Amino acid sequence: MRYSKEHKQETHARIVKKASVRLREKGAHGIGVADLMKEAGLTHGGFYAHFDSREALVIEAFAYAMDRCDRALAQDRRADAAGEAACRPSSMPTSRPVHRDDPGRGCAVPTLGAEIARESAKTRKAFAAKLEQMIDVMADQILDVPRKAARKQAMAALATMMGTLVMSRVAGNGEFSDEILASGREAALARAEAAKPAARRRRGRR
Amino acid sequence: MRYSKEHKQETHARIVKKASVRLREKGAHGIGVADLMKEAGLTHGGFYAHFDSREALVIEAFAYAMDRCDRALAQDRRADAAGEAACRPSSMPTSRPVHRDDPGRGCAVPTLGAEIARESAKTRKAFAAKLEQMIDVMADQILDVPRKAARKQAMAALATMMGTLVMSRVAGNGEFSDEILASGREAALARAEAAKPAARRRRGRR
DNA sequence: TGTACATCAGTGAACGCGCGTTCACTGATGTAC
DNA sequence: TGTACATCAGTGAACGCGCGTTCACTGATGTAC
Repeated sequence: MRYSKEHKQETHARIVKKASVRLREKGAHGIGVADLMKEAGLTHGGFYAHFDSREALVIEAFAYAMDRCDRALAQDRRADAAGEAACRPSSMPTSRPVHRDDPGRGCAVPTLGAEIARESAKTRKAFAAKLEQMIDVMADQILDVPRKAARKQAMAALATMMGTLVMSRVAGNGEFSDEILASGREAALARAEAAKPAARRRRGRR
Repeated sequence: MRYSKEHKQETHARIVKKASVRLREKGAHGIGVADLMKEAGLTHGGFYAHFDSREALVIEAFAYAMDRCDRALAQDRRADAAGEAACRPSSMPTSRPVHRDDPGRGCAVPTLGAEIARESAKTRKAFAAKLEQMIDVMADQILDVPRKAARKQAMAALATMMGTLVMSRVAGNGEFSDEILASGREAALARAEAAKPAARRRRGRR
């Protein structure tokens, strides 16, 4: 072959990566094939050497965004260093305006969730699997509680964060929007606070 | 004029109403002018006698959906009778699968929020105003708490509900999805429960 | 009351632009001999 | 080692479909006289 062995894979990965940013920013229908290729430094014609269709790229890009978010959740502390705005509760209080104002680097659920819900069953299910994985990862961090309850707590926490982000983005980036972000932050903290005593009781003091 | 005085207004309103349902179901870009007109029993050519552009209808339809939701929130008890699935906390425990499975009749925020955030500043601001109105209406129902705190509670409650709906829709309509709905319901109830004692204390017992 | 004309919501064909997709071609590099 | 050929990621023009928008026309009803 004319290019080094991994060349094509690298290009493919670059397209997916850049696309996942732009799609989170502009929505699933907000940007075209030509622009997505230009983003990766290529022309539109080469697109079909990498993907069967635009739809196929969208799915891959969604999956990539979800995986990034999952990993950010799992690697908790390292996430900030990596510069990826994570979905996890601990990131909520700290990285708020950044997360709100830079959807391209943030979690895909608030940005694309509603659109995903309308996609084909196949796409939706792929996304749902990633979402469940995300919930499990988050539930793993909730200790001292039966598994099922931990899952529900994780779901509620994610739901609150997602809703807060969407609402704050609708509100713009002014005072009203900041108030929304603060409400989400406080709700997360209150929930964490409420969970503490029970956890302490079971664990005993260290 | 050839039609009765209110004829045009009625037609206009009918288009907006039907469009608001379909747009909530399919998203802002999910359905075309011709289909939206057919929905109202008309052909596409007449569209521009009523609206300057597709965009203009979308804005009106969004506003209509938000107003419906605001009213449902305000008229709390009458909402169920009207058949409009409301956003309010009390509707959450009861009308859950319906609300999830019939986005066309539900609140516009979970369905269209993410898309709105990407629209022109003008559209976004119009939507933000409706959102703030919704928050105020909900805050009005939270008594015995300073106004600012009530607003924040309302915001957090809305955020949790929105996120729960979006996530549950992504999850489909099976067991996983039901689990998400249940988590949102429980979070709302827990929050209500937590707010009670303080309220009682201030109010005294009746 | 009856007749001629004006109005305008609604019709349906047609236009034209954007965008996803196709295709013939390029040219850099790998392989065969 | 050097030369001829094969490969295929990437190029850019072109295609064609969908959809928003325009436009000439209709025909039912209101108004003028």
